[in-house]
Amino acid sequence: MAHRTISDEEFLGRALDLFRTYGYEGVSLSRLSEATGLEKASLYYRYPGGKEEIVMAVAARVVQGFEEHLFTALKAEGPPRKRVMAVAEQLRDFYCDGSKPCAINMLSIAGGGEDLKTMLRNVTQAWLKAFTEIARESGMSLSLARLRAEEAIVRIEGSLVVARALGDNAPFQRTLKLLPDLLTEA
Amino acid sequence: MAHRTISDEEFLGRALDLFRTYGYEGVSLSRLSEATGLEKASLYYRYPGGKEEIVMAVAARVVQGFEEHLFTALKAEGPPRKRVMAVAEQLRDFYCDGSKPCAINMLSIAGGGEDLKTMLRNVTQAWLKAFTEIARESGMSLSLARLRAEEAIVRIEGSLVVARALGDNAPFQRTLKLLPDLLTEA
DNA sequence: GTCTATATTAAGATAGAC
DNA sequence: GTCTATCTTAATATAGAC
Repeated sequence: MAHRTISDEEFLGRALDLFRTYGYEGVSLSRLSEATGLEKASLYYRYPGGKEEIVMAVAARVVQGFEEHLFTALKAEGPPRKRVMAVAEQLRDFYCDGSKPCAINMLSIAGGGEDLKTMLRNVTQAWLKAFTEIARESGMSLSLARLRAEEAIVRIEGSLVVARALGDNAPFQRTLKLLPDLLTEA
Repeated sequence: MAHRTISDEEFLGRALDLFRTYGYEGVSLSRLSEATGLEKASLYYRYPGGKEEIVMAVAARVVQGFEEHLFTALKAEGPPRKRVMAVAEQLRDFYCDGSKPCAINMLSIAGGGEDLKTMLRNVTQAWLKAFTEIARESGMSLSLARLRAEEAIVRIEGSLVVARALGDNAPFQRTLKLLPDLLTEA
């Protein structure tokens, strides 16, 4: 086959799709090669550290996605409730209506390295902080806002797990629907 | 090394620990061999179908655990609230206070076979049904009881994911604490 | 910058001794 | 019923042509 190429953006998107679906241990370089059209040697050219370096780049892209989409929507103009509704739409999109697993869940499985765990802990903390801030803006006390932020993330993550186990996205969709009340109504 | 042996009970317990920690793809026969003290050939003697048969036996044990511990506690004597408190203690035990991942989450990752998915869907549905029944006994309407049962499982699963990502079990412990209210207070 | 080809290690799986 | 030894396939990783 002739020279194929693929942008870093596109490459990381497809790699993310693999890692969130199969987990770190479930993704082989052959699988990555097949999904991206690049031979294994080319993967090593782009990422000399191999799978470990690729998964770190994927995690960095996830962090970037949180910043560009979620956190930006949370700090936009307008009333808090509207902003939370916009966030819910971003989440629906990222999780494909509940049919795709959460990268934080799948990449925090044992097997990945220590740096990966640190990135995932940091992005989860940033997510908690962002949800706490919007809840505070809605007039909640700091302690209630923190609890609601945690509850929101817990229910998003949990509903994705339950949806996958049941083969039915309804639990995720119900969770998104109650997100505005959860984060803006005391 | 001389002949070693291990009971099926003990074997499946250690195998469950591996699968819930590393996921189906992350568990190799070498890892199973090391964790159980049986050589690979002995694993094939006990489970001719290899890893796929082992993970099915592990999943069956998980189902059995749900029936023996959770569902039994839910159908015991006494007021519903007390029974839910007993269930919370069983959950605390099974998930080691929030430090061990949920087998349903980890085994429903893509890679396991279709039979495995069916078992996990069935046990999740049975769990939903059991929680719905205790909520109904507490006087809730069927539709509210169903919502609360789903919310309870969603929050258990989600808090385990968040606890793992943060490296802090507090979210799981908070979830257990509110379980009695969630399932028995309209 | 991607490819083909290949080396090396680990995984899944079986044969046969004890 | 468990072991050692071995086979086959797949995984990670590198060398060198283009």
